[in-house]
Order: sequence, then C-alpha cells, then structure tokens
Amino acid sequence: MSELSRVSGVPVPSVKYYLREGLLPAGRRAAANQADYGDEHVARLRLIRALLDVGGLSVASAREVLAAVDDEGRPLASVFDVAQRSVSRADLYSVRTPGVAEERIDALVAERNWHVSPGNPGRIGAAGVVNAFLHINRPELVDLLDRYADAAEIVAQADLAAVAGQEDVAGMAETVVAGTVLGDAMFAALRRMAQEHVTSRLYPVSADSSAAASHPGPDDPAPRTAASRTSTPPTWTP
Amino acid sequence: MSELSRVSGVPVPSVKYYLREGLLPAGRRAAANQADYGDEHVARLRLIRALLDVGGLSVASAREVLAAVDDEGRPLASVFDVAQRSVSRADLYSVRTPGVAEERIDALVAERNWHVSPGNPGRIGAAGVVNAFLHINRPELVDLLDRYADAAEIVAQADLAAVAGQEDVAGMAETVVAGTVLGDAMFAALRRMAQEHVTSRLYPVSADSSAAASHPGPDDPAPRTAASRTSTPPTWTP
DNA sequence: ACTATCGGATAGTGCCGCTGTCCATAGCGA
DNA sequence: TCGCTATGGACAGCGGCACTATCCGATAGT
Repeated sequence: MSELSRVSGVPVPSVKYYLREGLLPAGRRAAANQADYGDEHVARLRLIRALLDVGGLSVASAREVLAAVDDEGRPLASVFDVAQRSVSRADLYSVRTPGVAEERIDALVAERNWHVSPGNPGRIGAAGVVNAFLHINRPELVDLLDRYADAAEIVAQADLAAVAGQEDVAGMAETVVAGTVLGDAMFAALRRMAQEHVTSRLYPVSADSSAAASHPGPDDPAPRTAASRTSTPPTWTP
Repeated sequence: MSELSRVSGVPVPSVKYYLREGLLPAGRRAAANQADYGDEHVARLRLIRALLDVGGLSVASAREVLAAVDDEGRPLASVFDVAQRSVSRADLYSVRTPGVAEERIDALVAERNWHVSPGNPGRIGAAGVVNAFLHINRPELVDLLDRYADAAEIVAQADLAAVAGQEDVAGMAETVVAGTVLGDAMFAALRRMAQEHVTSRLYPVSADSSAAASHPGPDDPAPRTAASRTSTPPTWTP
C-alpha cells in the first residue's frame, strides 16, 4: 500500500479512506498484513483524484459514478445519467415562481426539437437558473439561453463523438464519466479565457489585468520528481 | 428583520449570519432593538441565495464578489476577475507533468489569437483539466478542447453583449457577477440536455433517467423509448 | 528472537454553513 | 405604570464532510 501511495501521490491514510468508502477496490490479499495492488489500482486512484479535485465531486458522488463505470452491463445512457447527476447540484434554488422557468426551458427544448426527458437533471437545473435570473430581477439574462444552447449543442456533439471513438465498452463508460465530469470544468475554464479575450477587445484596457499582480501565491512549484509514467506519448499536434 | 426574512424566504438565523459575515449590509437602526430594511436588502438577499445555492459559491467567495459589486469605482475587468476567481476551483489537480498541459492551452490561445493574461484562472484551470485527462490516460479527450473553445467563444460573446446592454455601471457589475457565476450553472445544465438529445439520436434506445436513479441491475433491458412517458413521475416499470 | 512495518479499525480534527440559546431592550395593550 | 412579547445581537453548539492520527494484532526481514 505504501508503494501504491508513493506511485500515485495519494497519502496512505487517504488510500485507506477510499478503500473504506468503496471508491477503490481492495487489493489481492497476499497475507494477513500484505496486499498487492496493480496498475488498475493506480489508474483508479488517479481517476478518483481527478473526479474529486478537478471535477469537484463529493466522495459519495464519486462512489456512485465509479460503481456505474464498473458495472459492465449497464447501458451507456445510464452511465451518462449517473455522471450528469453527480455533477448536478441537488439543492436547487427553491422555486418561487413555479412554472414560468420550466416553461421557458421547455419552449427552448421544443424550439430546437431536442429530445429531453422530463427528469433530465439539466432541465431542472436550467429552470433553477432561469428562476434565479428572474428572482434577482435580471430577466434580460434569460435571453442568454439561446446562445448558450447553441454552444451546448456543439459541446454535446463533441462529447458524443469522443465517446463513439472508443473501442471497448469499459473505455466508453470511463470516457463518458471523465468527459461529463471533467468537461464541465474544462468548459468553464475556457469560458473564463474567452471572456477575458472578448472583454479586452471590447474594452481595450491600457493597464493590464490585475490577475497577474493579485495572484501571488498559488504557483507553488512543488518540485517533485516525475515519477508518473507516460505510457501514451503526449506528442499530439495542435 | 422578521419581515425581511418573511419576504425573502430566508430564515432569520441565516439573515443574522449573513449580516455577521458581511454579505448583507446592516439596516438602518431605528432603535436599539429595531432596524429598518429596504428593497435593496431584499434584492441583496436574493442575490446572496442565488450565488450560494445556484452558483455554489462559498460564503467567503460570495463576500468577495459582493464587495466587488459594491465597489463603485472598480473597473469592470476587475469585477470579472473577482467573479471568475470565485467560481474557479482553488485546489487544482496537482501538476505532475508540468509544462505539457500549459503548452497545449497556450497553443490553443495562440491559434485563436485570444488575448489571455498568464494569470487568468481559466488558463490555470484548463491546464489542470488537460493534465487530468493525460493523467488518467485518456489523451483523446484533450482533443475536445477545440470544439469546447468554439462554444466558449459563443458563450463569452453573449455574456459580454448582455453586459454591454446594461445602462448603469452598478447594473453592469451585478450583471457581470450574475452572468459569470450563474452562467456556469446554466451552461452545464444545457449541456446535460444537449447530451441527452444527441445520445438519443445516436443511440435511439434511450434509458429513462428514472431507471438510472433507481440503480438498475446489470441486465436491465430498458428497451422502451423514453417518449413513452410524457409527464409521469418516476415509474420505470411499464 | 526481535524489531519494523503492514493492514485494518476506530476515534478524532478542522472547516463550513448554519442554528439554537441567552439577554438587554423596547414596543404595546391593559 | 405594569407586564408580555418580540427584537436584534453575541456566542456557542451542531451536523456533515473529508480526511488524519492512533492503536493493534499479525507478520517479514534479519
């Protein structure tokens, strides 16, 4: 276990915790005080940390998602659903103008001929956001929906293309989960960059952004040796 | 205060808490045990709940964001920056292959002629996600970047157009904050719907969302089209 | 044989977002 | 004027979560 911890960079107590919580399958017991872990444990541990740290999932959500990944016979749509729910905020903005926001979303769906089931977590979430826009007295932000939907179509088609490119079913499930959970973070990050870009074009600020100056700390180098294996050579071409 | 609580729907102890934490300005003291609150307090309270519940901000982040909104003379770019940081995940996936992910992001930025400052939180975050993709051995997901960037441009332009449509500066700042913080949630929700739509077109046999919620078995057939049910609450048995 | 380490189990820690309690004060009806 | 209730503020406590520290019996190595 200590070697697993060393290779993966996860502290031993955390590894124990993930074992206890059912995120990480137990290793093969070689003796009463010895267990063997393989590459799949290292990979799983990395996936766990990616889901928790980058995707922002809770341990409970990660457990459900990983159970879906491990479930061989589960249909892909179900894996999608579990992944989507894991990143969806359970505690929605309490609806104070019931119906209006849902109607707006349903109108959008109908207009685009989207097929969306009524229980889709995105439908509930989008209605909650629209409701929040109305409630803070900023109805004009609701009109962002159409452009956002254009963008969402592009992203969803790219997501599905990535899933379809997988060979084996297990890879598809993991791709679905990683794409859904980490994709949220990736798009949000790209949106921040695009926002700065568009802002700088609309409002050419002479002084550069306060971002670099007011962000002194977090670039801690943490010089650790490159113990990570790079089985796939990162030599893609942009 | 009890009336403020009643109108806004926020419990009195929470209102006290927000006052203490500096999210909500104090009311005009009419007497030692009486304070008057106006419409602006109700609106602020609604904004607070939207940021916390829908946007998922912490109380500390909300305080910073609201301080930026209240700061009259603050340039808009700074408000953007504060809002972006508030929704950015501070604890990034620890970089194990330093440089590679950043280079990929910088190549993307250069290719699109984006103006992005090095300290942009999105740049760090995107590099973290790319790094996670590589680290979980799914480098093909990195190729999602280009389509995501297309979508991010659309969204960012819509965002800025909404900001530019505001008349007063205070409204702009609040629009920036609401659009940035709640926009993340809105896009994520729309992405979920678009994903289901595209999935249903590629794989016409789509599982009910309620079926996944009830943890179907490995051999759950679910050969029914989701269109068979229109507005019935979760009942996945025909 | 002896010590160091291993795995597992259990309890504890720190943080966060509230929430419950207490108290001096003040409005208000009798 | 006298209670009675309600108010606002200060402070402590709670429950959940993600770890983290401690202990313990069982080996593995020497």
